Amino acid sequence: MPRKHSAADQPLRLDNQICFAVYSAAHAFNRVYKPLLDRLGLTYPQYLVMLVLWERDDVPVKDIGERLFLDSGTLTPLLKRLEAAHLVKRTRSSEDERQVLIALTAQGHALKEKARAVPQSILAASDCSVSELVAMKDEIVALRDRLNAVIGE
Amino acid sequence: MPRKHSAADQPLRLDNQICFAVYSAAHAFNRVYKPLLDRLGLTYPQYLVMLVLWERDDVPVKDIGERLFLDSGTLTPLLKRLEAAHLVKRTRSSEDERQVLIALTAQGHALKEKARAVPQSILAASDCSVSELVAMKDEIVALRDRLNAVIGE
DNA sequence: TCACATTTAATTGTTCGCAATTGAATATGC
DNA sequence: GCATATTCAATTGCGAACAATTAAATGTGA
Repeated sequence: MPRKHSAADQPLRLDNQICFAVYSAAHAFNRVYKPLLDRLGLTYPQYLVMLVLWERDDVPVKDIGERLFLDSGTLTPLLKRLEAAHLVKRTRSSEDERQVLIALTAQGHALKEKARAVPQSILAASDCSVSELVAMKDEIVALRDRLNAVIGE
Repeated sequence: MPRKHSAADQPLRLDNQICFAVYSAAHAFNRVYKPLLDRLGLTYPQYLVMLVLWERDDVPVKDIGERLFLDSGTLTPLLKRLEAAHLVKRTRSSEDERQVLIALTAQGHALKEKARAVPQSILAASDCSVSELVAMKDEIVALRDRLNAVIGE
């Protein structure tokens, strides 16, 4: 009996890889964000760091890393660039000298207002309802968390 | 009347960003793939290139780029590393001297057999049924394609 | 107290990812 | 045929991303 082609039949085909779907979607997001973030003078990872800090600043590098799943090898130079752009200040904690606390400058706080235009542009570009996007986001986050759970083992 | 918090209420919250869900899921995949691909001597982007070539080789760099949404600035050095690893051969086309054709070596072809173990490990790590993953993949690809459509405008 | 482990950032080296430019080959219009 | 435009890969420069190591500060146990 002839069988239809399915993902399970051809596990090495590029178009059957969910990882590639995610990988290429991440790049697509990056390209959509680029012109929007250029106006703010931010790269996409820098924007993520700013999102974290706009929720709460004066936090150690480690906290930002846990939130974004990034380590100091990525964050240290990135934060130095944000400091060079006068958006954050890096100060070593007096309670625990190992920690470097990241605080927003006035400019860093102010940039939040300019950033408010970004999410609506992305929503428009995704050409999708908010509820659909929320549902997808929740599914993807659940998958990510299952993958991250495996890594710790 | 008090309202519930929703994504629409707080468009700049990190946890409301679908882009971050995708971005962090891509990194999670990368980390799960790492130990599997180390055994093949490949990085994740190199693995994607090999997936393309295992479907059809002797193709110009441009074709690989269109398939993976990558440009020559990324692919040229990556392909040189694959060549240094004796997995591909790079030869300038005789019909069109501008093109560089990428062909698999015997080793490159042979590696496909070792790679067959990879997808099943990923499936296990994702802790999810094939049909669920296929449905998610299709949704993410559709979103990616809508985003990519906006970029061309 | 003192040796030892742990925590935290920073550093180094390798690999992506992309914008911008270059240079060669090919296609097009007149 | 010839000037011009387009295509394609390569290059350069910058910003991530991460593994591995280093160094300093802190915590822990004998």
